[in-house]
Amino acid sequence: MSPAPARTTDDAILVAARDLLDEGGADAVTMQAVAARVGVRAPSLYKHLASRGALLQALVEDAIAEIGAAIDAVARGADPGADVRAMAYAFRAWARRSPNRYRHVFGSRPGAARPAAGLSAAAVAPLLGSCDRLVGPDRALAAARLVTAYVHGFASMELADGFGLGGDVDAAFASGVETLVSALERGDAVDAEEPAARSSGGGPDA
Amino acid sequence: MSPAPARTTDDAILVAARDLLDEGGADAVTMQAVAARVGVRAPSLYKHLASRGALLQALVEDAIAEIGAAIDAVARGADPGADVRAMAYAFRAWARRSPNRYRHVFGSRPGAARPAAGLSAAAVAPLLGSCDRLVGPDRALAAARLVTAYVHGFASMELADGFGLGGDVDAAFASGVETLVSALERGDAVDAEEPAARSSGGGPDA
DNA sequence: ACCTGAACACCGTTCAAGT
DNA sequence: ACCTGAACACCGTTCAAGT
Repeated sequence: MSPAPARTTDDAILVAARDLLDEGGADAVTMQAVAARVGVRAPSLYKHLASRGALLQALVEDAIAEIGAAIDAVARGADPGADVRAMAYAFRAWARRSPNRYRHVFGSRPGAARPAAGLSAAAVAPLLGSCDRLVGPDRALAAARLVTAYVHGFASMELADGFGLGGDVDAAFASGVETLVSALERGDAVDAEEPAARSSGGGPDA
Repeated sequence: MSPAPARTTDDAILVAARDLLDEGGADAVTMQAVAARVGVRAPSLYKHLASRGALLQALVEDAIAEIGAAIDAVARGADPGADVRAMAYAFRAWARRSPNRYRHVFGSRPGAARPAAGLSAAAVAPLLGSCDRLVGPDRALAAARLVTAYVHGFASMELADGFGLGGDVDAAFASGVETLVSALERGDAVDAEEPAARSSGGGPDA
């Protein structure tokens, strides 16, 4: 009845864009390539989305939700130290499985509107919970940031081929995770309220 | 005498490109923008460089060398723990000072030829030296990777605005650095030769 | 109501022609 | 020997015209 029924859907567009991202990185997600995948011409995409930037942002949010689910899936709730370890491994595994998606999440500049902030807060909630049980509520945030920074830093350098020094990369990751979990289990983290300067021996910008 | 003396130089091109990178990220480093800065038309740039990709790669190498120098400048050689701390702060400070340059270094895909590998090895050499004195030669590489991953991960998340949970970000960084340095000073790192699986409680992909 | 071709302003890159 | 305008194949995006 309607003069021209939709020949594609928002969802098909997102799936096509995600596939292109996985295959060739964000640069490969062109409007023409996406349009070709869903069987349409590039201008038609603008009936479904506002701009290429909005599409790329949607891919960020999609990936963040997926990472959060992957992390959440391995938390058992019994031993918080074991959970932190498992979440660390799950995070790195996701990065290795979807390197271009991973790079796109952490490589995009903060310019755009950021509902991603709320999304990423939800994504790290399980980790925050385990850290709470591990080091107490006062130090939970600092502990979660310590683990998050390490794991993301490791994954990021790994994907950037930044470990040019050779050696067993899997072992290095495991070693780092053990060091962190041990330190947290021992309650060794500096108090979140008074991390101070450690005045002796070369401070922040000395 | 010569029919047409050079109207720009390789160095002026690199400086213009670096300025554009700082101001607007890698996307802003267009051949036309660079050409305009050095007072020339875009096609003329190809007398000085092979492609835009080569220019972007040169910017990566330039930045890596600069990070290495910034790290090297704060190492004193007396107390290795203090040196590791100082280098961590210097690294984060550099990232905050040049966020777009930093993102460009760690965001670029490994595809291109990588003399950057040798360069980055040189850049972390002083950190490796301090770790050697701190935990011994067997564990030095693992320790350096632990510190590098944490510091890069923290800086990266900070620039990506990934710390949406509020709180004192400076304190969180200091807290993490203290935790790591304390763990290394105590010799708490798992042995690099036998980091094993810690079989109990949720291994790598459980 | 959705899709399309044509158009516009940009890209990176090549190349024959200028000096 | 270097620089240039014109050209080519691409971008993202807009819009009047089709159905």
